[in-house]
Amino acid sequence: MKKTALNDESFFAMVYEVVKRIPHGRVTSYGAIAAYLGTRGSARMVGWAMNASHNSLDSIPAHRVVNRKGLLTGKHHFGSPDLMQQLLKSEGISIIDDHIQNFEKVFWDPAKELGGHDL
DNA sequence: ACGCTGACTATTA
DNA sequence: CTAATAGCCAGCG
Repeated sequence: MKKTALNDESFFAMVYEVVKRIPHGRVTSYGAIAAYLGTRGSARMVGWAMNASHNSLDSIPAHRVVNRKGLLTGKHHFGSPDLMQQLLKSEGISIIDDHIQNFEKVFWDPAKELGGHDL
């Protein structure tokens, strides 16, 4: 029986699936996704997958993925350094000086939210 | 093949 | 809080 929605899909595909499952007005971290995929030490690979997200046919809300400090480290990859902040702001997330306010409130952990859905 | 880089994280001081 | 170090793994010259 299937234990998880995460199976023999490529690492990139799994990251995309998790990112697309991020609720509106929520954010998560690279490490959280990596940990959910079982590659906790490879948080960089999650960021790398995000970098390749433009290659995916689906729209990946990469602006909802930040580092564990709640800092918009990837904002420079959106084409405009302010785009990521504006997108998060539009979802009800307050951002000051590139760092998310109430980060613990808007943080969405896949291992916690999805870790009981089908896992 | 080798070394460097990178949208990261944890540990130690 | 900052700074330094180690681990991680794919892509590029």
